[in-house]
Amino acid sequence: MIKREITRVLAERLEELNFELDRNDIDVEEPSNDEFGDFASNVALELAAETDLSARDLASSIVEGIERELFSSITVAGPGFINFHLEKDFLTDSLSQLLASSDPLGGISVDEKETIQIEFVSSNPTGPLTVGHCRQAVLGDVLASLYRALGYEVETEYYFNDEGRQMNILARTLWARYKQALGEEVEIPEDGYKGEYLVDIGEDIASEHGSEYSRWNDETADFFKKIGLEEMIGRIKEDLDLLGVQFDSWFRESKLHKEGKVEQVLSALDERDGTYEQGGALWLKAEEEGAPKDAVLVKSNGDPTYLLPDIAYHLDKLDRGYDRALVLLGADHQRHVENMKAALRVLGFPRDFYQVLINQFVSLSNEGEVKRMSTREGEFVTLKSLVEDLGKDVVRYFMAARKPESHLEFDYELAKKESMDNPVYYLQYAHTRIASIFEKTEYADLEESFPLKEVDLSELGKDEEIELVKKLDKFPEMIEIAAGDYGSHHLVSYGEDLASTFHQFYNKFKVLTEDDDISRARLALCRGVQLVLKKLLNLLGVSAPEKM
RNA sequence: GCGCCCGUAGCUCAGUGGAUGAGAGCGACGGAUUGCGGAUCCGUAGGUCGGGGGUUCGAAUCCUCCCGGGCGCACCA
Repeated sequence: MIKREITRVLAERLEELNFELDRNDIDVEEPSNDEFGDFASNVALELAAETDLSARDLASSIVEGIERELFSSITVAGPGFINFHLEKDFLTDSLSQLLASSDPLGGISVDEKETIQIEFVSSNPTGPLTVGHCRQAVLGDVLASLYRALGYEVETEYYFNDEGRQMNILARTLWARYKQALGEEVEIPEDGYKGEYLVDIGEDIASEHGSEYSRWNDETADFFKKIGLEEMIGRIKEDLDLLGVQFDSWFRESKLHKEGKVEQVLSALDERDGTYEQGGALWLKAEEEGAPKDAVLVKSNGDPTYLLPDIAYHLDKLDRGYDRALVLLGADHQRHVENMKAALRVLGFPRDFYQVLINQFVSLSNEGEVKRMSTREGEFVTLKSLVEDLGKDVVRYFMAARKPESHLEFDYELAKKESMDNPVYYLQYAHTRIASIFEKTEYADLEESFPLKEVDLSELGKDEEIELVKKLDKFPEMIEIAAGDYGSHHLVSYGEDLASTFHQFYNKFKVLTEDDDISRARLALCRGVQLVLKKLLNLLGVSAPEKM
């Protein structure tokens, strides 16, 4: 990472001048205008106020003491910017390192091996996953890959409620479908799940068990609850599988009750004076801890609300020893998050343990029409139909492409196009083109006689070539940024940018030329692009095809 | 009414806690191929960065007010 190296050089020089500052405070940027060098820094402008010098004079004195061997020139410009023009070798060295290690991440990793648990989707098993869950599934899955790539110990988990009111409603609804399958005129319960998805399960039960469960009693309820749960969870897993998302762990809420975790949390909150009783209900003093209002933990009928077991769940996460618990939630859970934070503060959780990534909703646009979704009313576009229609690669790419806090408008028409209009193929095509070149060169032979990692890269010097080298060098930094702000969209932006630069290069220059030295240098460059593109697509969970 | 998020080109969106011409893709218009895959490339048109104020040497970016949109403000999850 060249930027890191320049920052280091600058930091050393500033130390010589007796400035005290953190290396992270030193800002090294790539100027938008390349007249201003390959990299530039504004430190002099920032530090001038601490000195008697003008920013320009300070910049000059900083520049004077910097060793020149890496740079073709260092200049002071404008109000006091320091512009670095790099020796070409400095740039191509980063490519050499990439080829030598075959590691696009340049060996970056976290200092301490931190364990992070990522909980996402966690939709209750009362209906099929929809496009909204789809966004979260992709986001969570990409983040997990990202953190693994950075050396974290990562565990992904899906949390679901396997008993309680919703399960009862599911059982009642399923029973109604079963009765309908037996030819009886039965209405779906008022608050039941009206979608069609329970119909065939009801039919299956009817054909297997006949009229065995024609009466609603405890035994029937248990049976339909159990089978409904199994069926729905099974389908959810199948759907996620279609998307290429697998969870390390599935966590049932009932486990918390069985193990007394809920009780434990309740008494812990109580001990710390975090609760009170009012109107027959038990309240959390959330307002004292920064939430807008207090929240109910146990309803006056004795049932816990959603909040209480979730607190218990996070106590369980803490007990399991994770350093960090990241939870992905939809925008409608904002209030819940405030209550959770308040509760965990009462319980004295480590400050940064509970981390939440709120993602905004997805709307599906098709010829200008925007659809809303409701599981309860049975109106939705399912994850399954989306993936079956468009394929895993396209769906994942589109879902990962926007920053989580922005609404995602899923352009169905564009996603459907299997042509150059679709940005997924743009990236994949770049990868394919490179694969195709290597096929042509009978690469195996060439690699044997002239290992690419030993190729003389001084032949690289065209603007497009240098541009590519710089972009490859930037990959690890981009990954750190993406992990740092939980944003899969950085991968997409970077990928499109890299692919674009590659296509320009490819269009303008031939890789395989009469001149063997040039050919080898360009092949080495292509290998670098290939490594990075493959890694990138891999992190996104999108395939990197050799042929399309 | 209060809180969170969003508002950048006709459309969909990038722009890593400031600085040195405001970007990409799609759409529109016009071009490029007897040579490594044209699923590509090049060019043109298109923007008061929602609006006003403020901080600063400098603001799409920070502060504030206003406007518009999404979500939330349950003894639902």
